[in-house]
Amino acid sequence: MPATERSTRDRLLDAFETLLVTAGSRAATLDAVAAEADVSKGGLLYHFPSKDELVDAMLERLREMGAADAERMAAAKNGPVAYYLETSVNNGSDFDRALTAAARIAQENDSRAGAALADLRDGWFAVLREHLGDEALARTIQLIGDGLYFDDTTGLAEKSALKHVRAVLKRLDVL
Amino acid sequence: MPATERSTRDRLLDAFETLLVTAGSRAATLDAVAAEADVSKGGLLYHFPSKDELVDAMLERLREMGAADAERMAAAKNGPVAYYLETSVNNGSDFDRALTAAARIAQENDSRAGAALADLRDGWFAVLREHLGDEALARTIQLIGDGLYFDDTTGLAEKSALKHVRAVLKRLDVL
DNA sequence: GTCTATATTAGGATAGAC
DNA sequence: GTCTATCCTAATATAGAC
Repeated sequence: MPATERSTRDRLLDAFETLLVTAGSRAATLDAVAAEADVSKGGLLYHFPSKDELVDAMLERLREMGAADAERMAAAKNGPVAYYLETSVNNGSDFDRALTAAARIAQENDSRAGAALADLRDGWFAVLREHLGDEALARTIQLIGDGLYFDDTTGLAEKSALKHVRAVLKRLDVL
Repeated sequence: MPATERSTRDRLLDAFETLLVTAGSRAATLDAVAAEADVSKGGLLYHFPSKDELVDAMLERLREMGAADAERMAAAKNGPVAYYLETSVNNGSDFDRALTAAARIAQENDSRAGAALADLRDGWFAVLREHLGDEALARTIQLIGDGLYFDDTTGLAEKSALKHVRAVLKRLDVL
């Protein structure tokens, strides 16, 4: 059978995330989301009766992607640390977009988004700590990942950042 | 003479920052800022004829504080690295608040805020690099600071994070 | 399931009194 | 320099046709 087309529902969630990431929460209005997804506002509100339910659905999708990511990280060929750092710099994946979108919502003091992010981070930390057997190192690497991620999503990213991090982690015999 | 009272203008900027930090940019409306500062909306608009000018003034104040901070960092008793890490975790200072407020604005894709943040970071990096004489290490430490900062401002902060970072940096003979 | 039309409230900004 | 009253547009949401 042919590749399944992205459903209207998914396109709406994609559009919401895209707007949150590229223009921030003030710009992610229902009008803008509908326009971005090429759907009428009424169409949007059929799938998500309120903006709150749009957020809920987005976070639900993020949690699913997050669980899959933690598994890939634990099983990564070059090890969890390399995987974690590589995926901390934005690579344009759906997961990245969903994650950044959730962070935007979390900064509006939304407890649902905050909880989703905290759970994701707990999952990554568990893998890092298990692999490294060293809490201080695991936390420090997680902070470096957070820094890479923050810089990316705030337009402050340095091209050479990942290279420099790798060099330092080699000195610590981690990579 | 008696301690100078905070001017209405400054109280309005304080209120704007507070709302941005605690509730996000969607909540930082002119109405809310005026109420937080206990001033009427008309009063606010006398000092800042538009929201754009409110942002400009906030960034201007941030830049002044930032220049002073870089000087303190360069001259810090325990060295720039310790100073930088300590001030990367939120300590409730006016400077912290202004910085986080600017980051909120930057995420709405505002180039002025982005430029202000980038300039601040360049200043810190220059001090770190000069002190350490090692670009990779300086970048890595800056990323750790960004991670500490991001976690703080997203409600993800771990109490023990700074302690763990110090332990790892000792292994690298930095602290 | 998707659309148009419309109601309702919130946000940004102006005018003018004090 | 600060206030109240008001205007205009944008944002969320509802109703009902197709």
